Amino acid sequence: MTSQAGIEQVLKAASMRVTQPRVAVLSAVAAHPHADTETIISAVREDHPNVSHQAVYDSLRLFTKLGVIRQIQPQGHTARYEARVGDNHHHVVCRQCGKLADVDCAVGGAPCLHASNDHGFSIDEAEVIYWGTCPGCQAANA
Amino acid sequence: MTSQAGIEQVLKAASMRVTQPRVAVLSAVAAHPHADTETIISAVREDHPNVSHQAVYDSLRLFTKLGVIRQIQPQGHTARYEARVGDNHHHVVCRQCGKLADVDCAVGGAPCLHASNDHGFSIDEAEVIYWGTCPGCQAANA
DNA sequence: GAACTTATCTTGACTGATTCAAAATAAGCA
DNA sequence: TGCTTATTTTGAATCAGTCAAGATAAGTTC
Repeated sequence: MTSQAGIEQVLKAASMRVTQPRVAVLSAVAAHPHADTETIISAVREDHPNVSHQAVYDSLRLFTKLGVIRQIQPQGHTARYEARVGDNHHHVVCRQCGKLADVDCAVGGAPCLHASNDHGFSIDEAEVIYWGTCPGCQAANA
Repeated sequence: MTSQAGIEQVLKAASMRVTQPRVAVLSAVAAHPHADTETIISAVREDHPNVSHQAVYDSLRLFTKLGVIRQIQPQGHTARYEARVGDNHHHVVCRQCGKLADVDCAVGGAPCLHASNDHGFSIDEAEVIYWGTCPGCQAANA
């Protein structure tokens, strides 16, 4: 759903205007998985140098709300975005360099979705973040 | 491990000085589970009005590093702290009011700890955050 | 295709949590 | 009791992200 046509479709379905900044932002997120906002701004400006950071922030928030992209924000890091959504995957974060990778949970479809004692909360999502060390940093440590 | 004696023990074991701000901070965290930094600063100042916010930040970071307290930082919220550590429990966050509650994962001891494809990462922790609506907000919505 | 309405963007200032740095203080040792 | 230096205080600085007002352009209507 990240082709030009797909983007327009998503936006129009939500009664949102199809604008150059929005198209550029969504393309950038698709092209740079797990990129932070600054990276996305840079990527967008390669093709559209005049797009403001505010437009990027607005677009990212809009797409996140529409469920087209997903925001990830591990402790101590700025927000990252990815266009891979709706497949219940999680992430590993490297404690040393902050590198992020996708992980399909071993347990199956919807792991950990049911808490044993939910204190009356109505739970709609389980977010899992794995912490560890990436191959690069492991090598550097050795 | 949050008694006065316990605190001293922990600090001394780490070759750290036992100071009033540190003791006050750890007590405050124990007394106010899931409190954010500002709440902790206020709590500390009830007994020790002259403690600086910087000392609180430093102490919180130190205790987090020592593993005596745990930092939780859900998306869109400031850091929270709790003194309950080492028992592999998780948290539910209310999307509306940000309220936070403890949750013991249903799956068992170490749920979701083994990723199916870890991309060569060496994983040491799985952090789970449940998102939903708290009883209070559910009532308010109805 | 031109005019119009208003959502969206640009610009620039601002916020608020957290961090940095230098001088003052007080823990714990001798 | 005095000394050394880890901690704390004080006050400024940073940084991601947000707010607000006017300018622009997407999409609709004629």
